[in-house]
Amino acid sequence: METSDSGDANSDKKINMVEAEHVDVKSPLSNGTCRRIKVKRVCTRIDPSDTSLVVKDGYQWRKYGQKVTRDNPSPRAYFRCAFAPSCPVKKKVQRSAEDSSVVEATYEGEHNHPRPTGASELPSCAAQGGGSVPCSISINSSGPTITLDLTKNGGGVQVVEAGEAQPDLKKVCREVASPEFRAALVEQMARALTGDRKFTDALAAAILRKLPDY
DNA sequence: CGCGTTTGACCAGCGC
DNA sequence: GCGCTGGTCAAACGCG
Repeated sequence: METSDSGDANSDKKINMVEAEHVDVKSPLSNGTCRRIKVKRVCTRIDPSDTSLVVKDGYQWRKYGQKVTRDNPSPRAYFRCAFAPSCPVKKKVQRSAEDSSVVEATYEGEHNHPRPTGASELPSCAAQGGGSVPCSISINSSGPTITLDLTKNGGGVQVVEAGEAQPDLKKVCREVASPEFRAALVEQMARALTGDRKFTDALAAAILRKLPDY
């Protein structure tokens, strides 16, 4: 699904958890029409002492600004894709107000170029190609498809897919889309993943598999 | 010297 | 209309 092509994987920092969320938003154009741009939020757990606000995801980013926002004392960093000057993708990175060890990266738009060479090898559960442990949530608010890749407490994986928006699923969709549910889900996933030895072991194994043989 | 980062200034959108 | 806030620009600065 989308997680593979946008594939923004987190990589070589001290990452314990990755959570992704897709949201399509309408971007008003000058001619009065609305264009859908893809906004994806990725929460990444890093070392609290790491103040760089750099979330490596396989792409090259150029920082063009930093701002302290009202709702969060931590500065928000603004990045543009530096790999392709014409690439419209922007990234905002801000440390979570609740948990300083978590940074939230917000991706706006989609890359119009392939991932830089070697970057696709970066291990991540958000990069489905190399991820043996899916942990991403994809919520397509504009379409019928919901895919939840949830890592359960027991280390197992529960996948719920809705090809069509049936009545019950619509209800579920509304519930899932609610901020309360999302917040609780994020918190639960964070606890489950970071506290799950199997997950960390599997992630480490996946990283090792992806490393070139020297 | 070139490139990337930092940071203050500026601008646009929105609410009152 | 004004003030606040988020987002962007661009000059200054640092590093390799």
